[in-house]
Amino acid sequence: MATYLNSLGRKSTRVCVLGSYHDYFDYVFLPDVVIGSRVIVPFGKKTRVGVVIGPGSCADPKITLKEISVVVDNFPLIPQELLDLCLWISNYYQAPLSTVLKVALPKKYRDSSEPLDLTYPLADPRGSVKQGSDDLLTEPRASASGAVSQSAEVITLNNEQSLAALSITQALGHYQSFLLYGVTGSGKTEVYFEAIAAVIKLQQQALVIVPEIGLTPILLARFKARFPNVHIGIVHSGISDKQRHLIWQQSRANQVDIILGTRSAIFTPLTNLGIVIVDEEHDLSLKQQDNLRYSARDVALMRAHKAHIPIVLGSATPSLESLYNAERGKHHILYLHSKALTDDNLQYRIIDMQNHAYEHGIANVTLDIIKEHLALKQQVLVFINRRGFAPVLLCHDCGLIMDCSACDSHLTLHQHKLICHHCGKNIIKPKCCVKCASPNLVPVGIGTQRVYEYLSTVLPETKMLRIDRDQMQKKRSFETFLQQMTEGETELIVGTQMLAKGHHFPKLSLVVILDIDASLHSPDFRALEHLGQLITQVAGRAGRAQVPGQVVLQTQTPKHALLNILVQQGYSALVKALLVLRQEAILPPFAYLTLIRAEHKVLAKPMALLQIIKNFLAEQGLYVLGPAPAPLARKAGMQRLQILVKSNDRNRMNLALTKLRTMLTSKRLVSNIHLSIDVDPCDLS
DNA sequence: AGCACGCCGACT
DNA sequence: GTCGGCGTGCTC
Repeated sequence: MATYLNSLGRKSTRVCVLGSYHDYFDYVFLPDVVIGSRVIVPFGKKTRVGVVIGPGSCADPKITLKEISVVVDNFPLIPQELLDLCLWISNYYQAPLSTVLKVALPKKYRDSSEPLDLTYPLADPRGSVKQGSDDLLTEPRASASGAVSQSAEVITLNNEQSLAALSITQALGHYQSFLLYGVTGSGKTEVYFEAIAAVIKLQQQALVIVPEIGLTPILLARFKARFPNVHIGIVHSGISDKQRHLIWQQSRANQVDIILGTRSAIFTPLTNLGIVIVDEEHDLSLKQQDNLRYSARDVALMRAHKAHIPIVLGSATPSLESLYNAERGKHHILYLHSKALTDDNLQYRIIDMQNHAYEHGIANVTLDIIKEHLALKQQVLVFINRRGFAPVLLCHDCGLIMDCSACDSHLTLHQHKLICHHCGKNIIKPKCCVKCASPNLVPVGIGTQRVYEYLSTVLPETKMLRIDRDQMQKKRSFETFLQQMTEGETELIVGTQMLAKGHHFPKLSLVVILDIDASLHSPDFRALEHLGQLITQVAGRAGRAQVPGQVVLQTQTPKHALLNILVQQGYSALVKALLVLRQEAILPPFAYLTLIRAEHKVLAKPMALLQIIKNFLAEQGLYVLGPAPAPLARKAGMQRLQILVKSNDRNRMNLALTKLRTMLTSKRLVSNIHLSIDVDPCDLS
């Protein structure tokens, strides 16, 4: 943990200035200002909002301290424990504190020109609310303790669920991390409910983190049914800034019992938190990729640790990290087996694409299997992880491939356009080759559009839907589509992984996964883990129909050893095999990684910078690979290089990176080169 | 990130 | 002679 206190120099009030891209600035000491409260400060030629992070001292006599202009709050807007968490994030993920606070605070608080509400309802230490600003409440809320007993839905838990819930509730009041390993349909949510009910009974709050918005409406309905008289706050990217701000205020004032939200909800100011739950803990979307790169799961673990409360990580396909942590006793593992799914009603089939005829990426055998399921009035799901019509447009005569002018990548063919999926650049599909003017342009490879078109022609009677990002932009309602599927109106869906999780389709008996070869042979060491998770998750969708569920995988390498382990012995066996490989290669979870990437128009600049960084880190005893071109070496006109830093000691890595950042700023080495530091990167592309 | 300072090209 | 291009550096 970084400490900003320093005994030398003039006493000051230390302020994190929002939008400054620094940790803090010192201002003239103000005795009574509260840590965690907002202030308005002069900054350059403008004024900014800042958050008081403590008393400090300014050692440099050349700096004249300015005075704080306005003290906005007389209480910690950010509670101390949340501020501590932000400081930890800033230190661990190598990001300026102001960047962390920007993510943690609602937008409204960042702007000094916003009217300031000083009439903020203060929560008393015992957790009840001083009334007087009832307008903050959107819906009436009964006393929480009374509400639990009168839940609308009566659910009987099975043995495993009861035991899991008991273990968790017994841990209330101290830190303990649980890994709830429950296959699809095993009823993880009911276990969460039991634990949350116990927390609410203690007049404490529960924080539930889910990976994506797609899941929230369904989950929210279940939460509302289970806790009808409890105030549930929803936080995700789809809600308005105003609504988000309101929920933040209500949480701060102890008026919310449950927060259900996506990764940024981990920053909700709940001061009487009793439990944290991270659902689908393996999911990649829990790691933010832009701006501040943090893992909501790991931040959640730290939050629970600091708050001395239990945390539950739930998944049907836990990450290797979490399973390894369970193995060495860091997490207490709780298993849930399925009520519905057994080996008898789920069958995998690998289609060898080298020995089968296929059209538009679909083998004739696969098509026959699809027809069988449709004939039984069952539903079918076809996955391809690529939107558009085809990933490549090739000139049959001169061999020219249409490439993006700004990136090292091919343009993806869509209906009438060629689009770069990396920078968004798009052009009208040309009638003939731009080089040799031949009209023989052929699409190579498959995307959702192409598969959808092909299946529409060979199965004209079937009611079909395509679901991918392009399609969702046109008609806004993902839910309408899902409803059509749930009600059995739609018989076949072609889509990307955006529909892989969370949805129950009662009549779904067949899942077809096309084009898994890219993942089977990917250079990214996590590709197989992710493929195993995807296959297992979607297989769970197919195993609940009346007829036996089937999963069809098309591949050019049907003998792939790890694929066969997954298919024959299941996800746990795949994990075991992958862990052996990771240990041999000294990769996570047996080592810690940081990816440092530098971008500039001129290649030599990031190259020189990364070389300096490499030497510096090597002196600190870290192992550094590179500099090497990033997977997409040129993106939007920028040359991208990267180094990969490896260590078996998390602390040593952290200290060296912190030193590195100080060195870079003091020597002003970065200037106009775009540098990003990704601690615990989740994909290396 | 903003926003200013600063040193070289095409204009009234 | 100036207006303005965006490279570089600072904000307590």
